[in-house]
Amino acid sequence: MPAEAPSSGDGAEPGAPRERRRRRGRARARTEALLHTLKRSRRVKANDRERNRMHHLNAALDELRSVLPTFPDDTKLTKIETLRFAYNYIWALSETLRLAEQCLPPPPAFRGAAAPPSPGSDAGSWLSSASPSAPSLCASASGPSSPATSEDCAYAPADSLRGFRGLPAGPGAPLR
DNA sequence: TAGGCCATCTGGTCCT
DNA sequence: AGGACCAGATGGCCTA
Repeated sequence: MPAEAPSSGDGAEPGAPRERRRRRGRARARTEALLHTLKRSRRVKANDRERNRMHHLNAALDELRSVLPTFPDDTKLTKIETLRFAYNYIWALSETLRLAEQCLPPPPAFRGAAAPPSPGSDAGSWLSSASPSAPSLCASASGPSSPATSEDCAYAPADSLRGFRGLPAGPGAPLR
């Protein structure tokens, strides 16, 4: 029983507009609260996805770290160091191949053999499933020019990579 | 204590 | 509409 209900009973009582306003206000508050919780739950879900995405990114970065030599062995490279090091490491390896191909004539068995996929010919597989244990032999001989000074790198990775960690990024796309 | 690194949250933008 | 991606903000942890 509403105490404020007038006794006239025809529904057009003078107090009705105020009551209607009050109800509308309550409805709007309910809608806003609903909207707020909806937005909130969407945000929470988005945060969850973002966290997941970053975890995947970090896992990939860990995989990359695991195939890079570090000195000493237990050193953990930071993210930026990992990327720079990988860049320089790849450069050193391709440079090593290039020089090896220059110095050594290819063995007869290699002549006429099907060329392994080059990065250019199969970009998809290189990006998605390249195995560190089976690198392409076709690293571009005209690849990146030296990412470091020639004294720093020479062409022997085992020794020269020691100094790579802190080196400035190479040409083209400076990884700073 | 300052500075570097990192994880997380957040809002904006683009894509499907 | 919803998800992916991105960049800025923030706070915690660690080290010199």
